[in-house]
Amino acid sequence: MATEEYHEQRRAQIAEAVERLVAAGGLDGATVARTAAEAGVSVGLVQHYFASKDDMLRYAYTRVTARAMDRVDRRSREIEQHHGTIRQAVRDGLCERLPLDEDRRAHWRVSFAFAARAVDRPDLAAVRNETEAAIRARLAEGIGHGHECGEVPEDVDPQTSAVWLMAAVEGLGLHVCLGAVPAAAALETLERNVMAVFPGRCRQHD
Amino acid sequence: MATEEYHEQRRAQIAEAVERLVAAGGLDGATVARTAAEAGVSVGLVQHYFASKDDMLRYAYTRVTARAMDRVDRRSREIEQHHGTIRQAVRDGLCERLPLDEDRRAHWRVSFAFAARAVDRPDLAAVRNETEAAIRARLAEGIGHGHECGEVPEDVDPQTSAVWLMAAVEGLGLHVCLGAVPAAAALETLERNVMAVFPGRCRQHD
DNA sequence: CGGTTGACAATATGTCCATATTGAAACCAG
DNA sequence: CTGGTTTCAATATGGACATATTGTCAACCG
Repeated sequence: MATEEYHEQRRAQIAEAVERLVAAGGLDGATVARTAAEAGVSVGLVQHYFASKDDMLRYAYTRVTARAMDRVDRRSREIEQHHGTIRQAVRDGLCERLPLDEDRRAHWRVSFAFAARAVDRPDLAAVRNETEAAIRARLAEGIGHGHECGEVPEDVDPQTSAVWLMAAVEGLGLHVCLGAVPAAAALETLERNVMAVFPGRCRQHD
Repeated sequence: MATEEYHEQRRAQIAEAVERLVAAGGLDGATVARTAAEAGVSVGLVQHYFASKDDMLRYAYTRVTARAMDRVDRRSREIEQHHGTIRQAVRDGLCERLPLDEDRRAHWRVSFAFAARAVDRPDLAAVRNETEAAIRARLAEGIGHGHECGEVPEDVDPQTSAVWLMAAVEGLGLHVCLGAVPAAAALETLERNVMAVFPGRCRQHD
């Protein structure tokens, strides 16, 4: 039905306003009234599409996590199409999650603001964990393939390494955003440590 | 002067109340009124000791970071006194920062709640970065010593590794608190990766 | 011993917020 | 044309909050 699509657009419009406000001033900045104003609609319309503020935020968060997944997906597919190594795909996929430019920095801030609240809110944690688990599984899969083609030593456990890499990237992002670590240093650290997991050369490449 | 000491106690009393409230319900849970009630004092008294709510929170945060530093300090000093390896000191020092039991979990939640807000607030970021830099420097120093006594291979850069380890522990803590990674898995991952930095055996031990 | 000052309590003020309510268009069914 | 339903806007309500103001009481001091 076309009306359902229209509704979806409205919700997206509101969710985008939420993202902009969160990027600017954290989750506290996204009040219902301000969101309505930012989206150019009335408070009543927001209420019409979301039963409560929590609903609105949760919906916005699902969009944010979906975008994060898309970013990683697109990047690793690009590498695949250019016949790159798994190491390249992993490195670039993980780099995509670091706040290295203004665009990724904004996305990172939004994503992190939600993550911070998720510590106290199981429903938000569920939204996050689902996507995060998918990305981590993809990563572990990549490392497993690295075993087969010789990029990764056999004693590297895919699961454990995936957990470790995901956690480190998360922490690096925070440190960069807090100004505790320069972006360049974070990038270098990440590359060096991905290299540690993928020291070998793929047998199918020259 | 004894009165200054008295004042310090009052501030500590209030800061402790803030910590309890933040542990229970995030930074939003710590309103001035609730903090006063939790500390068993009046709102007026809180205002008397802190010029603003931000002041109060910043003070509480400095105490939290100081405790984090103390924990690491105490732990590594313990190892030192028992003539343990640097690897043991580093491992235990980093473990201390993971939310593995209720006590550390509470402390981690408080610390993280502040860190999340610090993303938008340079003054809180400064409080955090100072302590964090000190801990990271200590860690890098330990890795450097590992070079000398043979625990750490020469091609491991102390600075880069310290940044990486700190970031990974930060991320692991978040994943554990969100329920994305079981505490046991986080611990195993951490131990395995500390082992990767310190594969060698200290020449001064049997 | 009267007054000044520091340490607090109680209350007042005004802002901001989530949500409920009311109502008005537009659209559709009969 | 009519009555109902969907979709939205405007406003009302009530609570929570940070902070200012005022009041109180004791100690210290000249």
